[in-house]
Amino acid sequence: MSQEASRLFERSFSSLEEFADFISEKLQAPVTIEDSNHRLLAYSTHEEHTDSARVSTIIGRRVPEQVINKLWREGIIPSLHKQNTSVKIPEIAEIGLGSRMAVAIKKKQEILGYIWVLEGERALREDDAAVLEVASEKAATQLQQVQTRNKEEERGRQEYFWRLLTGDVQKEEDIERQMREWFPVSPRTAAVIVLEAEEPISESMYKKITYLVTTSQKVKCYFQTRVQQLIVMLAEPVYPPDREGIRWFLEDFIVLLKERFQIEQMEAGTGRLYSSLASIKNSYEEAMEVIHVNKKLPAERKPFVFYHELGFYRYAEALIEQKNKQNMLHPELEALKQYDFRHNTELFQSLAVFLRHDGNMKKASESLHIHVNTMAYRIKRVEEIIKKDLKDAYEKLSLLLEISLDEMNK
Amino acid sequence: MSQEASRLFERSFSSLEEFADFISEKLQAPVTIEDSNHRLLAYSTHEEHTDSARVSTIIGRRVPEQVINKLWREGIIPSLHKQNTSVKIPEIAEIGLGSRMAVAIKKKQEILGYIWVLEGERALREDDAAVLEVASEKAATQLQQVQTRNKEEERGRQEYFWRLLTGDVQKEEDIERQMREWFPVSPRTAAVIVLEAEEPISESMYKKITYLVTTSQKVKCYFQTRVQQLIVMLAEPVYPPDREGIRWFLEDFIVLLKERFQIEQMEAGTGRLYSSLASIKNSYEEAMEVIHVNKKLPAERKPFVFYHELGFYRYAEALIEQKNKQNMLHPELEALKQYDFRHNTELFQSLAVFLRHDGNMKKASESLHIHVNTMAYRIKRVEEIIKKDLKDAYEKLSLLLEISLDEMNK
DNA sequence: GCACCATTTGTGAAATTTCACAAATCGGTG
DNA sequence: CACCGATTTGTGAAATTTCACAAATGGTGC
Repeated sequence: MSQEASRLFERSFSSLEEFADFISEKLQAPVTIEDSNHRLLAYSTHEEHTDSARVSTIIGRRVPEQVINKLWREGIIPSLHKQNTSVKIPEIAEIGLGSRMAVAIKKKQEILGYIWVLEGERALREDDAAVLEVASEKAATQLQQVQTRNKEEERGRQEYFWRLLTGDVQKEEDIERQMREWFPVSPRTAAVIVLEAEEPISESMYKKITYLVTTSQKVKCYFQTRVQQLIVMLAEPVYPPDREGIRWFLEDFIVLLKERFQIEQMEAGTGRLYSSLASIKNSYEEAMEVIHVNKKLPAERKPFVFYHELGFYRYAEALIEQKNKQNMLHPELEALKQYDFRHNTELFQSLAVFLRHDGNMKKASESLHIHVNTMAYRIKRVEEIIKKDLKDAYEKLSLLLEISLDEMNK
Repeated sequence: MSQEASRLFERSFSSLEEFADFISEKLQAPVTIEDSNHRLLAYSTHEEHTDSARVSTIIGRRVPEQVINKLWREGIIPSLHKQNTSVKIPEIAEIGLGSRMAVAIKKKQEILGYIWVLEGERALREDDAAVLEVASEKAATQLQQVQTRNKEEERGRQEYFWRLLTGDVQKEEDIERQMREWFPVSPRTAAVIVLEAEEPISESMYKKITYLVTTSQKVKCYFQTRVQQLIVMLAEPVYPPDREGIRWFLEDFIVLLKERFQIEQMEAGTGRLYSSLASIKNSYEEAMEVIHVNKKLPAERKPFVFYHELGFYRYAEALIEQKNKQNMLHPELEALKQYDFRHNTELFQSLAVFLRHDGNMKKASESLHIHVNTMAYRIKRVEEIIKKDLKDAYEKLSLLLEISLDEMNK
């Protein structure tokens, strides 16, 4: 049977479309071919019933995000990755997916793409599976050609991206022209997102990340590159088409990295959204700054996503530098620590918590699991020791700043 | 009579003490000779009744501060400066000053010192005044010699002071050795005080300032120098012997400058108190930083005296630099200003006042003379526009910082 | 053990803040 | 001029904070 099937494909196809139509003809069912990131490569035009998942895929030229998510959660994509045979997929009405059969297109275990066959009136049988598997092998050689072409182009894009990131290209119109060559439309607004892993990013990890980025429909990623443990991308928020799009994307992203690939510990930072492409350099530097701040932040504070969220932390670097230059310990705070040490008390921490809770005794005391009056007493004590009025906004600002810098400076 | 008197002094005196004794002998009254800064130069040892002001002057080797103050307020010193004749001074029991006669020692209207004659049992007469005036002329030549010697020494000190200020001398023991040559004791702790006038400091102004510094007994001034519009001094707080001594001194100083010499507009800044003389450079830089900050502070904020009071303003320079480098206007605050502009409202100012009053609605509203609820309404509005939670300590810190920097950056 | 001091906790009244609601005001618009 | 929405002010009850006082706890030195 397999032999019979393999003979079927002993011809050449002028295009992937023709190839899709050919399979469709043989199996009497609609066929869709995707690349490794679930972007549509070709689909059969066989007049046949089609489910809504397939329609959306064709319309959007990519598999809808929630379909991909579902296929992962159901274990379908993992099993396509694991085995070289085709997989039968029962109907999943929830996402408009009719029952179908699928196979991964692989080259030495590397995923190049997928072929999907929708089960129409005719039930797909055991021998249809064999046909599909042979088709997958045939497709591999075809896709590889496409891939090498893409790789060439990708290299050019990456280089250009670095030039943008470093500010080597400045003229807005030059950039616009170049962008039009590669993309149907330029991003309206875009921000640089930087991801930082704990160790240099391997080829396989990079693929996985690319997969997640490409399949996300919260953002559209124009450029993407990596260097050492960094991944840098230029993303336009799509859904919703503002900052939140990026936030949602990153939230998903971190979860999915862990869920699907068991990758934890990845810092992320995003620069501001710019509408001018000449500002990519700024956005990049801002994203890096976010990561820099996050890395210094104490564990209990949840990391920042956006540069504009940094607040005073935007100045952290300059402040810490200045502080170290003067190398002066804050005399009052030092006195407080001294006191704590000698009297076995926790006034410093109490002050810090008090300030972090905006001087709200109740919340501060709750956070430390102590009585409100205890908190009040301690704060009064602190005021005596450091000889400062803790109701004065500037004193509070100065102290909280000092304490926050201290936290970072370790 | 004047001729007769002048013949009296046609001899030479081996020392100022001998000179004082001589006058005392002639007038049958105790005599005290002071330099232009009311430091004791010589006093007669004639056995005679003496008032408490004279006793303290001799014991302290300088006229007590409150005596000087009183003599100024009573118009006695000004009249000594104005006229070349001697002045009769009635008793001022309040400060233990018996009635006396005095004359200024001058050289071309420049004050070199003073001669005081205490009125004992014998009432001082018209012809005694003439004797005193001739004595003053004779003293002038004597004092001038002392002064030129002092000037030599002073030049050496000033040069050394600059070396200390610039950190040119570093070794603590070298400094100690040099200090012992000039002063009976080194300061226990000392701080650099810098004064900055609006225009370069003239010789006469410098003299006046030196006068105030020297006669103040709140601090002991070890070094003093000037350059352009700056006066720099190294002062040890004496009464009280901590920071407050310097604060009191400066408070007095500013008042007296205005009261006695009609000099207004003088910025002052003080570095930290150090016990090591090698840290003078630090203290100097800190003092300059205080002045720098004060100059940028909005008028309604009262200027800082000490470096350690600066709080976050210590970082102002680094912050402003960083801010200008990024040259990014705070997007939320800009949006708020925009809103104000378009709707003819005062939300930005309301926010600023609110933050400066540490989020206290009542005080903030009072300060703006509006109803509390209006304030609350505005703040709610602000929260909507800038999309930030104004109960979050870090948001408040960031905003107040940003606003304060804005104020300074104009 | 006891006295002493700093610290913590408990209690309740007084002061202050917050909040919802309504009425008044104001600027611009059709 | 009436109307609309945004803003301001007024009112009072509910919630929260502050404060004074007292009692309990705990460690230290004699």
